[in-house]
Amino acid sequence: MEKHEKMIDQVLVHLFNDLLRIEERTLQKQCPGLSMREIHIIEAVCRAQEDDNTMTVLAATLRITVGSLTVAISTLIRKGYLERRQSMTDKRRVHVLPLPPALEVEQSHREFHRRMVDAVTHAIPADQLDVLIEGLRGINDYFYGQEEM
Amino acid sequence: MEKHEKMIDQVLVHLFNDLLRIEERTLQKQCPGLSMREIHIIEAVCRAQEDDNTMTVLAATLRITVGSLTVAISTLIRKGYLERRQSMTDKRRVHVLPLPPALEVEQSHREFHRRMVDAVTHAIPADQLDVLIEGLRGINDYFYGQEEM
DNA sequence: CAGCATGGTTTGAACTTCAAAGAATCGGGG
DNA sequence: CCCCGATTCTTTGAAGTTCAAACCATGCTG
Repeated sequence: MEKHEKMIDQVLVHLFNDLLRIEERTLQKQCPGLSMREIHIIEAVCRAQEDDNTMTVLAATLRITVGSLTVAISTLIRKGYLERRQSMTDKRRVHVLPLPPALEVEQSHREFHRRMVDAVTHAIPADQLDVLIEGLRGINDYFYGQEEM
Repeated sequence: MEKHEKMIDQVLVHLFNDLLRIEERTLQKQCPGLSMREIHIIEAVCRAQEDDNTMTVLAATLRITVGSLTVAISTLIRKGYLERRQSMTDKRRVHVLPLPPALEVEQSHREFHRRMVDAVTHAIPADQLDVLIEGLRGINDYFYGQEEM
């Protein structure tokens, strides 16, 4: 690999090895008693559009099976973060809704993302953000092309 | 958030939500019967310097406990990827060494990283790689500053 | 209304991880 | 030299996560 390329690899490896861990540590400091999985479930519930908060849709978003989600949601309800509500129009459907503690967690999560973006925008001049975005999008697009989606 | 900033956040979220999953799918196609955790353990063993391949050092690298690593290494030995060797100078120490199948797995892993870097270098002009690197390094540095390392 | 499809839940097994306890070895002070 | 605390690793039991498969309830269609 060239020098540039080795540098890119190193930075990406660091990011993908460490950033999730740092996110985990940061968020769990503010949300004691919640696993990272649970925080992401709360995030998905809070961000789901009206009527996209059913079990099947949420499970697809989180890329886990509906059965797994049922288990996880049940414990989050027991912990007081979420609630279930049966759909009136189709009684098979279950809508999952956030309670106030879940909204707080989501707020912390948003804050984390904001600081992550700040880190980028402070690292490079504003007029060169486009280059960065193209690079990141290049990674994204390339790997989405890899899998048949 | 500004338009630029929202864009950065979206791309990063996609990356961190999806790239690990794509890596998992890609690698497991070539390494059937290995979990992602196991692939990363094999990676760590292959990349460890002479004398840095002891249980304690490997566990620190992988950020899991030594007990967890013992379990994982035992199954990888049973599957024929690794072997244990007691240190001669200090019989408490155990060195973990890769067998040929492990080296193949590591080769696939390197290949994946090479293609990831290709995706970046093809997405942006060569003379603007520096901007991208600075942006990525900005994220890195910022979050390493967050935790006291 | 019979029967298939759809949306969720329950359950049992496999895996991962950790903390704690246990076993072997090292190394230094008496 | 010997004992004892420190180090290195393994074992074990409990908790958490995930999935597939079986199950239940409801919707829809012929």
